[in-house]
Amino acid sequence: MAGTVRVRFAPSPTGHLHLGGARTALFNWLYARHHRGAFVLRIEDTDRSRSTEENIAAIVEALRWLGLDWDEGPPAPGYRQTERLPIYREHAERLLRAGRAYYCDCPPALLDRERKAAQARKATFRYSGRCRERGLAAGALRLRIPEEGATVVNDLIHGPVTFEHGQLDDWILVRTDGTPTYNFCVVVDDVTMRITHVIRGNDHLPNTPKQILCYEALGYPLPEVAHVSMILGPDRSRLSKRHGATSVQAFRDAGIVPEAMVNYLARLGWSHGDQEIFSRAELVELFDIKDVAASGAVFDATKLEWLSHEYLKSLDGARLAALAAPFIRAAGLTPPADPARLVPILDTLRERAKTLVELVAAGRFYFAPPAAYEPTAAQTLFGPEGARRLGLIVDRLAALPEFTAAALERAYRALTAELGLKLVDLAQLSRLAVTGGTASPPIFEVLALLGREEALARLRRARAACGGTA
RNA sequence: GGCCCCAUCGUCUAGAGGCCCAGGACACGGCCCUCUCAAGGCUGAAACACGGGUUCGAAUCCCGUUGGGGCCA
Repeated sequence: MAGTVRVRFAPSPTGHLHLGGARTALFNWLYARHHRGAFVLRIEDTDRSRSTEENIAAIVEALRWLGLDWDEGPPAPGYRQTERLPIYREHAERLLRAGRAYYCDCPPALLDRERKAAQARKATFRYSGRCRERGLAAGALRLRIPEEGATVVNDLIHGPVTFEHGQLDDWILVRTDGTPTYNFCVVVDDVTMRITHVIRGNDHLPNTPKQILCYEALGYPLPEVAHVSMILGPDRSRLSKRHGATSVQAFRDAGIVPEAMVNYLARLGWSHGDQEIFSRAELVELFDIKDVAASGAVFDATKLEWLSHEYLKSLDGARLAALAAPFIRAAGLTPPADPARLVPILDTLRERAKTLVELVAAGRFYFAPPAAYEPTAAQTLFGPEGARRLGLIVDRLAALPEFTAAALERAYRALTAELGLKLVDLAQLSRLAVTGGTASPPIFEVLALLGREEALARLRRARAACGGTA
């Protein structure tokens, strides 16, 4: 149908995908999906010296991890600026022929002097327009902009923003060496890709009037524009490496659940009443640019972890197992081949971890016997009395007809009563013996999940260790 | 320096003139539950940057100040 929404995300592959870019990509994606339009991925690799194939691959991978699929873009050809040079040239020539652009051969030194002079007058530097009417045939190509008036950017988030032409100048479209400038490429790309809504970072707002003037010179209709605020660090300056991890991959590697990352990014600057947790489907249904905040937002890793925790708690078993398995392997452990065995294990862990990395750390004893016993606990629990009690426990558990959490709890409570102890006395003793630490999921469930054979082996080994620490 | 953007609890935000002596969430404190750690329940502290207007009435509208950020260098 006509008027179909077409949006784009246009990262420059000079580094990994960072949080700000990820959020911009997400907002574009949500807008496209909400309107059943197209999401285009375009690689702005004109800065050849800093653009690399590795970075492109990393960005693509990060977008996939976030589940942001694109309808048009790499690996199909034609979505990288370096492949589009003829298109820029063609548009430049058109502007030149139409008299909307002209060549300028002012030497850099002269421009520099003028810039300094303007600075000294506390005025905006504007190109003097010396070459405007000289009819040169070579040099840098400049866009001829109106002397008078103003250009109003009707931003979907900020409302109308006015820029006086007196503050703008005849900016350079194509450099003397023939390379097109960033602002020119963006206009030509957006126009030729028939982008209807430009949703991008706030840092591009000052470029927008220049681009609008270029659209007009080219005779193309203007797209809608929306400038999303920056993501800030704790000091409220734009988030950057010096604030810590900012690449999407870093959070993936730290074990943040991807659904949580998407939810967090969406809620950073966008809101829907008091709701905090949104499924992807809800996001697609509810997202609207008009609900995006105009002010900057400080990135809060703690809240992201809380969300990750929430997702860990509610994810379905199969999905959690699929997410956790790589992290178990990365820790040098071997997950059970049968997911039917892994899921109940993860069920005891999921509410105890904020990330997949923590999840594995909290449950490493499920996959390997304790390499050591927590020293201060061992000091108090693993004495002669501890050895005696472990012996009694081993006897009881060996004789249990059914090795289930419920049966284990009954056996422990009975033994506790007989010995005149509190449940905690035997529970902590067993916990240390079986997990090596003093904190774990409920001990009866742990024992049951480990299975009789493994549980008894660990209890016996602990009993043997009691002598050594006394 | 010029231009542009922004301004509600520490943080993310609700709030589109009376419903607000400002609601939710994270984090933080207390209590309860409890085999540990969590989870959960209850609960506490915590904000409309400032100054002028407009209006019967302003967190909400206008102007200015201050502060922060961005772009251009």
